[in-house]
Amino acid sequence: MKKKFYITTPIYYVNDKPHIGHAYTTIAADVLARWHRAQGHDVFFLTGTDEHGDKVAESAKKQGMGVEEFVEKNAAEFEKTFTNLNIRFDVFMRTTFPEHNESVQIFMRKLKDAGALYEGVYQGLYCKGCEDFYMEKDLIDGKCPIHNIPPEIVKEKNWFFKLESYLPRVRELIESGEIAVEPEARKNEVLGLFKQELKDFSVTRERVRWGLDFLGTGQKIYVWVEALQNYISAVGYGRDEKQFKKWWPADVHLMAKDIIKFHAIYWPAMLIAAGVETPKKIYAHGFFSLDGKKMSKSLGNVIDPNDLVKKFGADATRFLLLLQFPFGQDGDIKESKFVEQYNAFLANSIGNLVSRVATLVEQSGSTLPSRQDLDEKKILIKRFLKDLPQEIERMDFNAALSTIFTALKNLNEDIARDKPWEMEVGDEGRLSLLRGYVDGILEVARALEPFMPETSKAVIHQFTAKKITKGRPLFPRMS
RNA sequence: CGCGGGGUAGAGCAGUAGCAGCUCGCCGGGCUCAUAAUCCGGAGGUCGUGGGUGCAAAUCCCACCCCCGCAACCA
Repeated sequence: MKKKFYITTPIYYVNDKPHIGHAYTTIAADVLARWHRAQGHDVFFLTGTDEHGDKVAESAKKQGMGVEEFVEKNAAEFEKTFTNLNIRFDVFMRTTFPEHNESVQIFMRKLKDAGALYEGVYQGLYCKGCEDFYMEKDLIDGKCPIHNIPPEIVKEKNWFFKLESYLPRVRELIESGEIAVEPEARKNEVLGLFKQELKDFSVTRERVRWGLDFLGTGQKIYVWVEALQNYISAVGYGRDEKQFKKWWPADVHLMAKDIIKFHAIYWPAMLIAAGVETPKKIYAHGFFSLDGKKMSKSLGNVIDPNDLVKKFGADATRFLLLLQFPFGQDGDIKESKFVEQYNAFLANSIGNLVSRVATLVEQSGSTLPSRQDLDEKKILIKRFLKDLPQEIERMDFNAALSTIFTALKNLNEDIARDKPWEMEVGDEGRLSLLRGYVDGILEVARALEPFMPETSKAVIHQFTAKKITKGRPLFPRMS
């Protein structure tokens, strides 16, 4: 049987437009998904949108739109952005899909029947104007920062999840690595959380309107609790046991570091309570700053990935984002360097190499001997690329890209040493050298597929054609 | 006493004990098949500071300094 690989991104909150951070996580997931497909694995790549909760309802109101209309529009925006980036997801999950609700109801029922839920009273500071609860620390002079009125103490009857009962087991699973939390630093961080206060939390809301019903109680399910369940609802939990059995547990939940607590602690605890297997790996990558500043709407330095695609194309955008710093760490992105890096890596390296080899081949009549006889260069390139699988599997995309570009550099050096242009165009030695270069380029193109699918396809097409011709530059130099 | 990450060439990073490396940029030279691309060579670092252990420390230990996240929108 084929090995299966189930990878997820978080489902993104449709409160706002997609930005470069959403793109980053999703591109990384796509690289892994494409890699596993190329290995012949049966891959399920899930992404989507989280559409419930008061914040969404408020935003809709602010824009004078109905909630349904609003989420429809924003979800479409996310899907379109990912399509523009050439993300090949298998399902774009939306928490407003009826199937999601169906699975969620079954899961919540399971939790309740297992005795993992109990009724309790939530007491909080409630602002009538905002129709929302505040924490003490968020108040200004004891007043709501927006309406400038003191909030009332309001008690709400909620259902709570017995998180504390499941913590020891979750901790065990993380410590033993049965739930791998990566990178290592994140694992330490999560284990550190167990020393702090982790309390039972309420899984329902009485006052929220825009959300999923909690088992016909008139309460709504807390949006996080329900959103996490997209990972199982998308593969048919409670609805399609065959499908569910095939894909679950997830091989990787990929996300940024801000939501690791929900994924590494709350989510496994809920799964354990409901008698469902826990995910195999939780990987949280870092945040980036833009030109040394934190990315934020208030600073107005948020980058729209669609703008990058317009300027550089999908492949180059994917490449440039992953190139910036080692995956998993925090790092800084300087947009001003994008052009320089585009030229250095894409125009000068692979783009130029393709041109020069294509021209040489064209001069020799556009056809080459078949590859059986003479293949040293290909083998050489393979040696340069030998670490690539491990690098991608441990999500060191940065290292993987540098491996690929080292191989390209090597090819350029070979060509300079061989000087094929000094030989007669029909010379057998020349043809055999060119055959080697072409094989090398093809090898690199295949390695590049997860990162730059269009480029990979174009190059393979160009060099496996009957007549190899120069064609247009892959990455025209930019100034 | 908060938690965590980090301080190595102009920039971005690798390097957990054995002559300090990579990529980009910069400078000089070569080449002309190629997108002023490519190839060869070069300059540039007292590895945050001060102590300690070792034959040997960027790497281990101690102290200190500095930067960035951990409040909101938010990957």
